[in-house]
Amino acid sequence: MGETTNLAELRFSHDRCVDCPIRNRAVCSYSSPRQLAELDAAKFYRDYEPGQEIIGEGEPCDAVGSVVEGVVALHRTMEDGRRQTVGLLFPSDFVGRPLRTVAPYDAIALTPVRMCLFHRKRFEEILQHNPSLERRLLEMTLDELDAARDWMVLLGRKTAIEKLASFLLILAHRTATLDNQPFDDGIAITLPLTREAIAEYLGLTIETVSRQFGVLKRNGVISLPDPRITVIEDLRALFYLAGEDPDQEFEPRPFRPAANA
Amino acid sequence: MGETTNLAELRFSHDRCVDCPIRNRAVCSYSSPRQLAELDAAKFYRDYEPGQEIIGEGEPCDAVGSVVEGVVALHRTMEDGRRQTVGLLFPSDFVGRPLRTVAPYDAIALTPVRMCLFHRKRFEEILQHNPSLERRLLEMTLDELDAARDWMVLLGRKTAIEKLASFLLILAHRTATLDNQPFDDGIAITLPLTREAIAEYLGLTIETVSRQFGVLKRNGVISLPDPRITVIEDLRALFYLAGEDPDQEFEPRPFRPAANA
DNA sequence: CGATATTTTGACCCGGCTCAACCCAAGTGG
DNA sequence: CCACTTGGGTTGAGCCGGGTCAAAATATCG
Repeated sequence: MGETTNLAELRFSHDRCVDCPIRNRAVCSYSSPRQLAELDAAKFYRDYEPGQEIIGEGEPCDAVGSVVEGVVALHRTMEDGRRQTVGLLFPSDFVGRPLRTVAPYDAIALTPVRMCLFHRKRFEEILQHNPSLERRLLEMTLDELDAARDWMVLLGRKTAIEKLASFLLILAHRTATLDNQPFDDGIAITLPLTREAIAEYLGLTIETVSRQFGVLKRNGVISLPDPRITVIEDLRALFYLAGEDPDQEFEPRPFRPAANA
Repeated sequence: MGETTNLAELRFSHDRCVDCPIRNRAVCSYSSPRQLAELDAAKFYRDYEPGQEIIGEGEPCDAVGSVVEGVVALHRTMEDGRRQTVGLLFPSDFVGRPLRTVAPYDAIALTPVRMCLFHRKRFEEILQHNPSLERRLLEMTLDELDAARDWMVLLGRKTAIEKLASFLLILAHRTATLDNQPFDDGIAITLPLTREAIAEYLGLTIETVSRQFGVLKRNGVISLPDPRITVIEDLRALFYLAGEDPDQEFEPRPFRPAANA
């Protein structure tokens, strides 16, 4: 696990909040320059390697903050070890449970991750006299709630192939908007997750995930130049398989660029 | 559907916010008397019969508010009709999506329901200059998010019997605390849902729900004096079956599955 | 009472899980 | 340079939990 090259690259790539890459999407996006100064003084960065725990389920949660770089998974684990990923967090998403001392789930870095953190108590203090911060946090939490409920439909009602198709669709949409390319055939998704992580997110087993990748590939819906790279060959087919309607505009809630309204 | 007796009983049972039965748990619970007066002036009550739609999925959502009496289900429906209940709301819970014009799911009354409503625009105005209201809404939304994520574990990882046991456990706990009785054997739950509504909540079919009720009954974990009334006979067994931690370890007993063959 | 809705039960089937082997790329050490 | 390990991924055989379809039993209500 001596994978530090990636981390080194992004370490200290910026320092002050005004230069922050997630400045206008994160929880601080409504904050005025003056308010930002307060956050600037209280924040600290921390980097994590893949597999490293950021917050532990059931442990006292003393830090909250935003993902600056990388992908974070939230999971809940049952006593017998069955695990379900209950959230995937990307840059600008908020991690941690303000207004509660114990974390209800754990947060694990899936890729090299940089977090912008606050001590929870300190963050709550700032929250008290920063309506714009609180407003933004409310907005983001409402969006997360919508996303969680969408995911409940997937977990409770969709078949394996529909689950995988829905998942790829979301990642494809995310990749397209981030890279500012059309949401169309040919998108190449670099999966930030192993088959195991995908299975935990979709409520399936690794074997089933792998088999469904096979089905999609065999039908020319995707191609897999590498197990971690998926190319969308037929977006409409993917929509169809996901049980979504390709003709109505697609707004996947999990990764909606949050600063809209 | 002429079930109006119940509604009549609670109609105009109170009028002013200070007399409200959910006064100290709902979104308004942090509001001062002065702030409450503003809410008091803006609110209006509305009653719904079982099966009636309170908010429609995809429709413009022009009202938000709190459940005063009854039980409300939120669902999302797929194009082919598969439906998943994504939330069950009880008195004091908040319904509707502030800060968004279109409802992401629909809300249906399962029992006779009385709502305390606000026009969404008006509510958002009040929210602007009422930090205590916004704070409470944030708190409640965070709690809802935690609950939704818990439910994702149930939907993604639990077996049918675990799902039903978990569900009954939640209702039992709710009933016990509301009636102020010990959370122990003997609790009688009056199910506010049909088998179909339960199935939609648990991500199962009605037949499977019914069969699992049978399994629990046959093993003496519950008794069913009436299909809509469940008496918990063995709470520890229910904990065990739910795959939850009853805090103490439970001795696994031989468990007899459905006695076919 | 009949009539309709809800619940239960039965028989059968299939999608996804389990268990097990195998593949393949990237280390690692001799 | 090759043998060995290790971790992720794929594939196959078989089974079983829960879905489907059908019918009977029971509640609810006019």
